[in-house]
Amino acid sequence: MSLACDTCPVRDSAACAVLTEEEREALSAAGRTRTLERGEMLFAAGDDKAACATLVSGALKVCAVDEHGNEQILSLVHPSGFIGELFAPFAHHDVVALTQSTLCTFARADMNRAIDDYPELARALLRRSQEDLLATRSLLELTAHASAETRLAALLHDFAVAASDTSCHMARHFELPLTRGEIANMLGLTIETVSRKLKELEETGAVARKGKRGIDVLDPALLQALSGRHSV
Amino acid sequence: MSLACDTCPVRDSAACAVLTEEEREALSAAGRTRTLERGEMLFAAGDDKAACATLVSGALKVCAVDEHGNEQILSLVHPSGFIGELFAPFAHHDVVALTQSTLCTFARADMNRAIDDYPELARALLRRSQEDLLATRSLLELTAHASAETRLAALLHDFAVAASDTSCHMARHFELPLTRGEIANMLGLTIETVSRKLKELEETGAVARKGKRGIDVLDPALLQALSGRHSV
DNA sequence: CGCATACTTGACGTCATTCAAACCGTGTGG
DNA sequence: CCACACGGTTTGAATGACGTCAAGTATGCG
Repeated sequence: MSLACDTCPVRDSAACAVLTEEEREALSAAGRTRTLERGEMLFAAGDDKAACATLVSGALKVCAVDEHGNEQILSLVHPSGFIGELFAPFAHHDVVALTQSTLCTFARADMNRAIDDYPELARALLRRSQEDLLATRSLLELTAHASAETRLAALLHDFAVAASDTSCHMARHFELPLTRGEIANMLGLTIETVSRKLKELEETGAVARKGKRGIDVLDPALLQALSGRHSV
Repeated sequence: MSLACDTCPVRDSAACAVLTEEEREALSAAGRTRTLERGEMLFAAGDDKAACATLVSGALKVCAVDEHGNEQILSLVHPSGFIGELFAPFAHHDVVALTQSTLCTFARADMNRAIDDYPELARALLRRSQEDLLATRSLLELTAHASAETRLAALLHDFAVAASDTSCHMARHFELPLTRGEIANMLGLTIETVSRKLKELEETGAVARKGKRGIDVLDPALLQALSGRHSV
């Protein structure tokens, strides 16, 4: 399937938003849209022909795989996010869909060419890369020193902010895009600990669970305090 | 002091290596060299006029500062590394010299202008940013799941590789650029644990301590096995 | 010499993991 | 319709790794 930039929901927020209409047209000729079901892999660590992609809808996880085959979630990708190591000879990490997702993919060579042709694009990707770096460092800060409760509260806080439209306040309700196992894995905890701490957060009145995946934020200020996050 | 690119030790490896002679000349007019003593700060989190810089010699640390004033080391910067958040309105982290260091600094506005003028530079910075991202994710992987012993072994392993010239084998001896406190902080441990685990690594015969900061690698294979790092 | 800073060492406590079992919603087959 | 199995989840009890607290030992510097 070729691209349909006209109706693309992230046409104003993705990296390609910096291009002019004609440039976008030219770039789109090299791209393909692709859809992934939950659990499907975009590419695996070690792939030498891993594509680049902009996420249009859904959610992805980026995972490291250690020698025993255990996964470790390093990053989540949300719509308008960019995936792809333009300069590495092969992919360092797995990229897997968390929900049904649609992406706009490009061969690495094509994307490299586009960067040469459209300097604005390089700038946009640099910006995105630095944002990724900040997000990863923020997760690092969390896992290095914080208690299990703080880590979980911070994750819920971030999801609540991500689920709201304005990004300066929390949504009062959202659905977890991750299983308990994925949460545990991402925070460097075990499933059991996540389960217990979630129960504690519920008992303190910060949140309420609605089914297995639904979360109601009952006390945003408390959740934020527990999360150790400063300003929203 | 203005720049002396002719004699710059990282002129072939830093981001500016992609520029032509004339371009480098033009850019150097906007930059200044600066030297920092151990402990001196390049800029602090929150600075709105934080500079960008290429590290010429020495070593830097990038630290997050939490609400209680505790520092957490997020990244180390080695010569030819680039520092600076080009797009954020203010710095998110402190940047501090670990040893006497010399840098080549630019005002953010000048660096932004240079990116526009020299597309190759944007590409080079993008590459560096993605490398930073990989390094940070590797640290994240370590702190999330690994035991204290594994974390420490991995850090020693990385330093040993960094200290060797070829980067595909370990140096047999190197000096730790970090104090115990800084190591602990970076790995999400306490000073006491670092001290104890270092003693254990010595007892297993992987390394020997030479003075407070010196490390002899006695058994590179053992160190690598303990570190959980795959290929060198 | 005296003090400061960095590091080491030991005893004890705590929090998260581990191991084990039960629970729940969903789909499948009898 | 019920029995059953299965994946994801919850809960409990015991263990253990790391942190905390508190001394004690270099090393360096005024």
